[in-house]
Amino acid sequence: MKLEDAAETLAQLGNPTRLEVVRYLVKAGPSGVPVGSIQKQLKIPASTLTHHLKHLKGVGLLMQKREKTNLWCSINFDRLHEVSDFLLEECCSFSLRESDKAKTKRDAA
Amino acid sequence: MKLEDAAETLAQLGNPTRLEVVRYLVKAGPSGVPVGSIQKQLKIPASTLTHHLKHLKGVGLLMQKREKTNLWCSINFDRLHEVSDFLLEECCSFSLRESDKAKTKRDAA
DNA sequence: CTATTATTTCGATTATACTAGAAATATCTA
DNA sequence: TAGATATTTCTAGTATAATCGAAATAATAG
Repeated sequence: MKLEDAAETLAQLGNPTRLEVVRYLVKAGPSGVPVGSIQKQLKIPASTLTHHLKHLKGVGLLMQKREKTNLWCSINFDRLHEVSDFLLEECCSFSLRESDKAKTKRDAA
Repeated sequence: MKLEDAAETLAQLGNPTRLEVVRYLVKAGPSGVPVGSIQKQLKIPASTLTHHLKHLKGVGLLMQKREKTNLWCSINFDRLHEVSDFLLEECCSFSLRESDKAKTKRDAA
């Protein structure tokens, strides 16, 4: 992942409203939820929500698929992992999470 | 980590110049580097750099310590992990990275 | 104390983002 | 086709952020 793309993606995740949407979609899982459900659950005005969804889609974090009158939204988990991996790239030799420490210990054994 | 804090931290990481600084500091490791080295290496005007470092420090991603005339900067790796963990929270049951898949396979065996 | 190097503050310019109401459009059902 | 529901576009106000030169300050060495 290129630095510019990572930065752009992180910037989109850096808005509280959008991050709330992302969290909601992550919890919803791969099947996703309709735009209207997000709107009602998180109480975000429709036009504001559309605006944010466009941003998320723009950086590839959001996938959409129409079914009848509803537009179903789901998170692109791979994309989320990519950006997370970018952040931790080259830093794991310096600082390991507990889970990774355990893994390393196992590997060494 | 609270959503607002995560969003604020991600927003700071979402600026290309700052992300470049972060990447540089990650590569530099825990010992860190002086402000001036960052400035020369990444060719960022001093005042611009100071401005960005203030932002990174503000969200706890940057640690600084003075030694003689130099101000040494280093990344707060724990903080970086926290924000990364926030992103992936609750999503690992749906989508696993290859490394985690291998881990799960091992654990099951 | 003076000179030197390192870093920050100030100030001004410029650009971009967030928000949301109202109106428009799209998609389906009866 | 008419009516209902879902979503988007338009528009505009408001706020916040990025950039960097010049001047100011801080820290040290001689």
